[in-house]
Amino acid sequence: MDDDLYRAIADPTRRAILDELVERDGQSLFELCSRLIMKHGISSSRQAISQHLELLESAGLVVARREGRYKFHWFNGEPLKAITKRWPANAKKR
Amino acid sequence: MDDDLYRAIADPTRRAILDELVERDGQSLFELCSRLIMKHGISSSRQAISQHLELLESAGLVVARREGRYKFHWFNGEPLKAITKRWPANAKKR
DNA sequence: AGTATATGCAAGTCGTGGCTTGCATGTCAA
DNA sequence: TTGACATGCAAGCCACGACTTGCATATACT
Repeated sequence: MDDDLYRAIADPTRRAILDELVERDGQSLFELCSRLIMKHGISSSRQAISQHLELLESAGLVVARREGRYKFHWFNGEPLKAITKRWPANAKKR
Repeated sequence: MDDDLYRAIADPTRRAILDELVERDGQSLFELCSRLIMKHGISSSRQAISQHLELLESAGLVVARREGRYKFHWFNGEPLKAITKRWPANAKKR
């Protein structure tokens, strides 16, 4: 079902990518890589980040568009609604 | 950080356990096992479900209490708040 | 054209997660 | 106490996921 969604946010690197995109939307792959190293202490290769982004895209959490030789990425939090819709996040009534 | 939370909901069997507990709170391990098989088509062993429950407990999504030879489990959705608090789930303003 | 830049593709390695198996512990009922 | 029931513990297996490596493609710049 929305298996991709839960898999996508299961990895700490991918969560950091989402954090980065929320803070600064529309980054390219290279931009993301360097910023992840700088601010999040992540030292993965470019290919690793690229693979993470593919997963995030298939989960709908990231929208990407190719422009020239760059590929820019935007955050999309809409799929996250499914989580709180599925389980009540509020405290139970006693 | 709240790494346990994301790992906990990454597995489809654990998500089904949460679904079951939301629908019928306070089940024992055996109760859970049989209902997971019946209604969710899950055919894991008792030990597998038990291990899943341990993970869900450490994530705070399930609260358990031992009574006699039974151990009962309750759902707690409060940790899920961290997800929507971390990333904006609503559509972006354009 | 040629070179540098930005990204994509594919195969291989390695660790971890989910599951099983077997046995141990603990509780109730006769 | 003995046996049945409910759960816990620990080691091992196996597949999948994260990552790397090497090469390919594509776009810009001079």
